Amino acid sequence: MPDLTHGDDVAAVNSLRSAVMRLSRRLKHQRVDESLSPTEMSVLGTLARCGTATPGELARKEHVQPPSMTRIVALLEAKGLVRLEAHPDDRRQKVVTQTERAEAMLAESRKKRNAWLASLVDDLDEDEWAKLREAAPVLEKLAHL
Amino acid sequence: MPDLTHGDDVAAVNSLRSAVMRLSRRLKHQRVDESLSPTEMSVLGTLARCGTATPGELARKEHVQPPSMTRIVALLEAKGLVRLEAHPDDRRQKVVTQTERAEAMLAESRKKRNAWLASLVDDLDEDEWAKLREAAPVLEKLAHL
DNA sequence: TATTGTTATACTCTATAACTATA
DNA sequence: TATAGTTATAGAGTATAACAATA
Repeated sequence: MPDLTHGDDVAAVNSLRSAVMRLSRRLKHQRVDESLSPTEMSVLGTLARCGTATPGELARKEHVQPPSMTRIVALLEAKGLVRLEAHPDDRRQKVVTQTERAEAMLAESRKKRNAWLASLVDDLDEDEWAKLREAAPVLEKLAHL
Repeated sequence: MPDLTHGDDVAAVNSLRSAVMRLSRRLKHQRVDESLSPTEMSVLGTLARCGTATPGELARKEHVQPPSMTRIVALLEAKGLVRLEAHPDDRRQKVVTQTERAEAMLAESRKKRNAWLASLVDDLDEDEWAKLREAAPVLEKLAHL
């Protein structure tokens, strides 16, 4: 366990916070699909990982309030990217599943992301890349802690 | 230079993108000062590092459009956190400087951030922390590339 | 009575377009 | 003519509060 009195840790968190906020703004602009917001994209990613989830679960995972998730899921459904079904055990809940169309779109967007990746690679050396790869899982953990 | 055909790199970028977006939403909520938006906070951080800047420079650094920075700077000025002065050489430009009050506020917020830091430390081991510390400068570089 | 999800509404942040002043 | 900053306006995304249905 790190020593909290170390100024290095505080500096690291400050740097991390600032970088994440600024990077998130850049990512918002560099959308792989112009018609999908970052959170919509993130929800599809979560569904791809978890297979299926209720709106409430998605709201908790994406750290948005339930009404916001209602709207997001409705938009995704209107675009034919998710299906909404009745929950088998609890009639209050619903079950959200991604459609085949969403899978195709995710595959396509993966290709587009490679272009962004390529543009980044020019400015990072192998060592920097390695550090990012190492940290990615930790950031994921942080994000849903 | 990394090999772009490696699926690992693509997976890492996907993971990174998702984590940064979700973490940024968490950070938005975990504001150290309730009256300051993340970008306002970031601008103060930039000013603390750079000492002084024009609105245009700040807009470029924070990746927002000039009108947005106009608004942000005006809000910071209203809160007594920055001063706006005439540019010595060019009467079109202005110079933004942080006030003593901003410095005091940043010092105070650093203390508050330690609380957040402490709550995180419980869930990360030393190895994970080390990875974050290593990656922080790379994320910063990415943010202003 | 507690919980899941929704509707209605308002707020925050940012962008675009058009304008002013200076270079 | 080009540039720095501003004003006015609109849009995206999210939150809170009040509500319906079910547990």
